[in-house]
Parts: sequence; structure tokens; C-alpha cells
Amino acid sequence: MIWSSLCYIEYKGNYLMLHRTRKEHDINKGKWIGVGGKTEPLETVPECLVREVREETGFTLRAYEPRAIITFNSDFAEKEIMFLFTSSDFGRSREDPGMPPLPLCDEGELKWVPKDEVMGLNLWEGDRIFIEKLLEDAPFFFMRMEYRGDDLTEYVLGAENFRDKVYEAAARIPRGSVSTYGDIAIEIGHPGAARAVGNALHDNPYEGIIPCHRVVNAGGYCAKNFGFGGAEAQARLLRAEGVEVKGGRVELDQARNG
DNA sequence: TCTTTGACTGAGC
DNA sequence: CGCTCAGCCAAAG
Repeated sequence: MIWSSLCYIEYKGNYLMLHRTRKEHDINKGKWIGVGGKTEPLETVPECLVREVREETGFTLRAYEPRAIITFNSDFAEKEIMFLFTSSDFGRSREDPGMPPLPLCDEGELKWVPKDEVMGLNLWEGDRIFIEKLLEDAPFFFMRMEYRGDDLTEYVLGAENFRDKVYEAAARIPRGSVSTYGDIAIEIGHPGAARAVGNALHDNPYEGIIPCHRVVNAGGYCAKNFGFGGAEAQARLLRAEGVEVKGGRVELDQARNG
């Protein structure tokens, strides 16, 4: 299984697109895509994202938003899980008089493309679907695609199993607010499965992508067994987002999402 | 299958 | 308010 990151960098109504023209045997040859690439051994997805953006564009991401988790199955490549991001906060090499300067990239040509022209480019069929979702500012989503050669033979929008539904719901909780295990259970159509929601979040395989710290119990309390560092670690993450935590507890009336 | 295991909940003291 | 307990539910073995 290949893990990869892909980022659409936004600047004044444009997306930074990469036209893959340089590599002769590039699987992406001729296609326009965002910037990103595969994770290296021991590297987390956010680390991969920042590294790939820096290598391909020279820009340093200061902030980025996870937008989707997309799995690819095909008859020509290894199964891949791709983490999709957008960013409009990135460092530039000089003061900005207009468009940021675009460095050369050894994988193709970089170009700022007005958002309303992106869909007119030569894109992978499946990319059109998720790019459309980005353009309409859709909330975080899971997606699965099946390719046969260049043909997209099937795709499914939205999480397909219990755990992914939990992660999808958690990823939609905005910074600065929280949700509860029970609320998520209801939201994903499994009322009463609060406990199973907790188990799924405990296993969160998407570290740094799914903000599982934004989920507390019905009393507003942080999780005693929260990842490394327990309840205190969760409280710190919440405080860093502006959520008040007193005595290991969030005031739900104030911070609850929705 | 059946059993066990929890980042859960609400009720009842 | 704090504590216990039975009921719940998806996964894993």
C-alpha cells in the first residue's frame, strides 16, 4: 500500500497546478495535478506533505487543511491511499509584488491556474471529481476510486465502513469546537455506538489528519487514555485551538459543535 | 460462532 | 456532584 499526499495551493483565486511533462515514463505524463508525492519510510503524512511541497515548489507551508482521504485501486499500480490537502498559507522567497515566483520543478511545469479554469485542464477523470468537491468547499470526505488503465470504472464518495465514517465525522469538527462520542454515533447513523466510536478514535490510523482530540465524552471530559500523554495531552491540543479546558473538562454548552 | 475488550452513556444511589 | 452498574456496539481473536 502506497501512502501519499497531494496539495492544492491556493493564491488569489488560483490553484498551483503541475503539468507533468518532464519524465518520459511518468504515469502522470501530460496530466495536470497538484503537488505532492509518496511518504518515505518513517515519515508521517503531514511531514511528507511539507517536504514534497518544498521540494517541488520551494514554498514552505505554514498551515494546511486536510480535505479528503482517497483510496485508489487499479490494474496498473499498487493500491494507494492519498491524503488530500489545500493550503493558502505558505512562505515565499521574496516579498510579494503579485504572484509568487515559480521555481523550476524537475517533474514538470508549475502554473497558477484560475480556479474556474482548472476543470478545463487535462486531468485524471477521478481528480475532476474531488477537485470539484474542493471548489465547492465540501466538508472533509472519504472517496474510493477504481481505475482500469486511464478509465475510472467506479467511484464511491463518502466513507464506506463504520470506522471511516467516524473519522469522516471527526474531521468535520471545526477548530475551536468539540463533539462527543455519542453525537458522532448518531451523526453517522449508529446511535448507541458511542463506545465503538471511542474505540475507533483510539486506534486513529490517520495521525495528524483526523483531529480525534476534538471528541470528548458526554460530560465534556478529555480521554484518560488519549494517545501519548493522556487527558492532559488532549487538553493541550484543545487549548491550542482556543477551547477552554478546566479540570480536564470542556464546557460543552460553549464548545459543542452544531 | 462465541467471547472479550474498551477514548461510552444514562440511571440510580 | 461523584460513583457504580448494566446495557450497548464494532472489532479482533
